[in-house]
Amino acid sequence: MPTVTVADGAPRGELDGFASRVLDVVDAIPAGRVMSYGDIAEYLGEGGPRQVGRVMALWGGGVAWWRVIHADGTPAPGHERAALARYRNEGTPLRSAESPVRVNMRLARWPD
DNA sequence: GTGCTGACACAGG
DNA sequence: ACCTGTGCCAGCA
Repeated sequence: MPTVTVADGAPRGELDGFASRVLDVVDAIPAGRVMSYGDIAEYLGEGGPRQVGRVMALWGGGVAWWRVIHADGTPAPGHERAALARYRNEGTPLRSAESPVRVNMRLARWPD
C-alpha cells in the first residue's frame, strides 16, 4: 500500500503523535504561566500555530487549556470568562482584567 | 486536484 | 481596540 495516509479519518478516541506531544507540553506549563500557540509549535519544532490551535479545539478539554493563548495575551475565543477565573485563581499576571482580557506575556510567558 | 476554513502570527490602517 | 490582507499548515467537501 503506497502512501500511508493514516487510515482515513483516524480521529477516533486516539490522538496521533503530534496531538499527544502538544498536550504533553501544555501539561508541563506551570500554574500562573502561559504559552502561545506559536510558542508550542516552535518548542516542539513541528507543525504550526494553527495545528496547535486545532489540537486544543479538539482535545484541549483534558488539559490546562487556559494556559495556551494568543501571542498578544488574549485567551482562547469563547472561553474568556472561564479563563479569567482560572487566572485569578492561580495568580497569572494580567495586563487587563476587563474585556478584552489580556495576560501580561512579558511576565507569564513560559519557559523563562 | 481545488478551494474554503480554522482556539494563529504579524504588519498596516 | 478592531478589521484587513498575507503567510502558514492541515483537514475536509
